Order: sequence, then C-alpha cells, then structure tokens
Amino acid sequence: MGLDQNQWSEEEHQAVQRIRKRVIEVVGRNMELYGITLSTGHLYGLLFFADKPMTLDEMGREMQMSKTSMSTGVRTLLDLNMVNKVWEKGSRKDLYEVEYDWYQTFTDYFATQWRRAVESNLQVLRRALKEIDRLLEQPDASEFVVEILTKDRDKIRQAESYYRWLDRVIDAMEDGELYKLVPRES
Amino acid sequence: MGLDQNQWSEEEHQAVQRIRKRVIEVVGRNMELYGITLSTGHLYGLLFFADKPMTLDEMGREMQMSKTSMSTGVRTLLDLNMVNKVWEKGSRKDLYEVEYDWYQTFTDYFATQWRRAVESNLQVLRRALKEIDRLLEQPDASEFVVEILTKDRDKIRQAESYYRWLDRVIDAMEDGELYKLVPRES
DNA sequence: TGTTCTGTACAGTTTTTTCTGTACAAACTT
DNA sequence: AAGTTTGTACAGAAAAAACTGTACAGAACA
Repeated sequence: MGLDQNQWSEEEHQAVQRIRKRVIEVVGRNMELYGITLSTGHLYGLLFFADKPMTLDEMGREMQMSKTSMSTGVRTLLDLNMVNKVWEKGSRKDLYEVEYDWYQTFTDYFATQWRRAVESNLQVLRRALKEIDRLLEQPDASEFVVEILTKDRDKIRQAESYYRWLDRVIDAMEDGELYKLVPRES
Repeated sequence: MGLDQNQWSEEEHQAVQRIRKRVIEVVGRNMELYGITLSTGHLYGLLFFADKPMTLDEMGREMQMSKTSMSTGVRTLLDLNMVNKVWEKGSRKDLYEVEYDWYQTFTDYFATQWRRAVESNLQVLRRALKEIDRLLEQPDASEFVVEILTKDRDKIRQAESYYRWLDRVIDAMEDGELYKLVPRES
C-alpha cells in the first residue's frame, strides 16, 4: 500500500491489510447508495486508508485494474467531491486523496441529486398546470374532460407541494440547518 | 388509459394524454434517484395519473411491454412501498395504485436504504477497531506498525462518528422530527 | 527543440442488467 | 371436478454498463 515494507514484518503487514480489506469491502459495497460502481467504491476505500495521496498507477497496482479504469473511477469520485486532487512538488503525476469530511460529502451528494430532480420536476409540473388551466378555460370542454383535468390538476398540485417541501429540505441541508436538528459529534 | 372514450372527443383525449405523457416522462426519469429503472419509473408515472387502480394487463397495454415486465416492475414498486395492492370485488385480477403520500415514500425509501448501509458499516468498523486494539496491545509490535494502526484507528473512529450521526438523522426522519425542521404544507 | 512521461479518448470485449415468451401452479368459475 | 384465468418462474435474447488495451495529445523535463 505504498509503504516502505522494510520497516515492518510481513505478518504485521498482512494483519493490517486483512483489517483494511474487510472494511474497504463493506464500505465500498455500501457506496452503491451514491450511485457508484462497486469497484469505484473499492477505489474509494483504498484511498480512504492510503497513508498518503496516491497516483493512478499506484491505484491500478493495488486494485489490479487498468489505469484507464482508475482514471474514470477517480473522475467519478472527483465529480462527487469525494476525492480531491492534491499538488505535491517533485512529482509530476497527479495525486489524489479522499475527502475526509463525510458529513460534507453526504450533504453535497444528496443536495445535488435531489435539487436536480426537484428543479426539473417542478418545471414540468408547472408547465402542465398551465396547460390544464388553459384547457379548462375552453368553453366547449365536455363535462367528462373537465372532471379528468380537475383530478389531474389536484394530483399535480399535490406533487408540486411535495417538491416545494423537498426543496426546503435541501436548503436545510445546504445551509447547515440540519445540524441543528441532528448535531454532529464533537 | 382505461377511460370510456365515448364520453369525450378524440382531440380532448389527445390533449390530456400529451400533458400526462410529458409529466410521466420527466417524473419517471427522475425516479432513478430511487434506484429504479427508467421503465419502472414510467410505470409509476402511469399509475400516478391512472383514474382508477390498474391491472397488469392494462399496464402492459399502455406501456407496450410484456406482462412479465409489468409484474416485476410492480413488485419492485411494491417493495419500495410506492404502490399498493388494492382489493376490488368483482375483479379477480390484482389491482394496483400508487401511494400518493410522497413524503412517506421519500422518508421510507431513504430511511431504509441508509439504515441498511449504516448498520453494516458500523458493524464492520467496530469489529476493525477491536482488532486494531488487539494488535496495538501486543508488546512486540514495531514502532512503525503502531503508527499505521493508530492512524487507521483515528480514521475509523471518525467514520464511526459520522455513521452514528447518520443513524440519528434516520431516526429523525422516521419519527417525524424532520417535519419540525421543515414543515409540510397545509 | 527534442525526449520522456502522464492522463484520457476511443474502439472493442466482457460482464451485468433488462426485457420477452413460454410454461405452469394456484385460484377462481361453473 | 373440469375448465378458465391470472401471476410469476425461468431460460434465452437484447440492451446497457463496465472494463481493457492501444494510441495519442499535451505537459514536464533536459
């Protein structure tokens, strides 16, 4: 794992690796919550324990995967702000390390995902409401279609109300209100 | 859409369908947030607008897909509590309708997903902590491995702290505390 | 400027997921 | 009890996603 192995025995190395591997395995798997691949999750776990920022080549060696895959994996993690690029003089390779502020990672991720969905949904719902209202204003609308349209409108309004709520939840996450409800430790 | 089309003109039908289709398309796509397929998302959208509970055959006809797919799709949505099975005398087919309480759906889904991850992560982290402590107690541990183990332990403790927080967030969602921070409308 | 090295684009392969048609068990009807 | 009908299991086809190796542009160095 990029450590100078002369400084410790083989058994010690093995023991540490065994512990890390199990944690990486589980944490990596559960990162599917963030919509990332199992292998990208493992990559994250690897970086989590890395004693120093890693290069693509090092990751590839540890993961036994191609550098191309490391490149795309790291990019995914960068996009999610789960990994940061690190500058280090001397090395001309790019170096990466995990973002250790998991609270931030969590908040960032879901705020971004949900916001995107909320915005596009609200847009289409409002547009639909307008069109329904326009149709309802037509004097020659059959009684039957008026009933249908009214029902649809109610459903859409309810959905809109929900998305406004979710939007406020996202706000609460982004500006730290959530931490008032559920405080961080220490 | 299961409506008696004698009661309204073809243009009216088309107009309603056009509006619904656009909403279904967008809402369905954004349901990938819930880890469900685009087509299952569409199925959900279809049920959302349905004027009455639908059968698998009706869904298949509307979606232009096989009944098998409808069966699996509905089961997915049932598992996520996004759709309910409805009993109606006279029909011997199973009937389904969407769960209109989106707040509940949202809360349910993420509480379940996150809880599963939190539990398995906490378990593996605590087990790792124990092992690290055991190794650290060994008198013949090299200075170097002690340093590594201590670093790992710190990282794991930090992660553990984060998961405890997330666990409390989930609690807050499940027992409705979240609605105190961000109230529902009306 | 020429040389070396690093990250990624891209095409092709492998793996995974989704979807369909058939077959059948269980439930309902007569 | 015999005859329908309904939902799903299962195997195979189709589609999508993940992964790899090669090739190359651009940066770093000499």
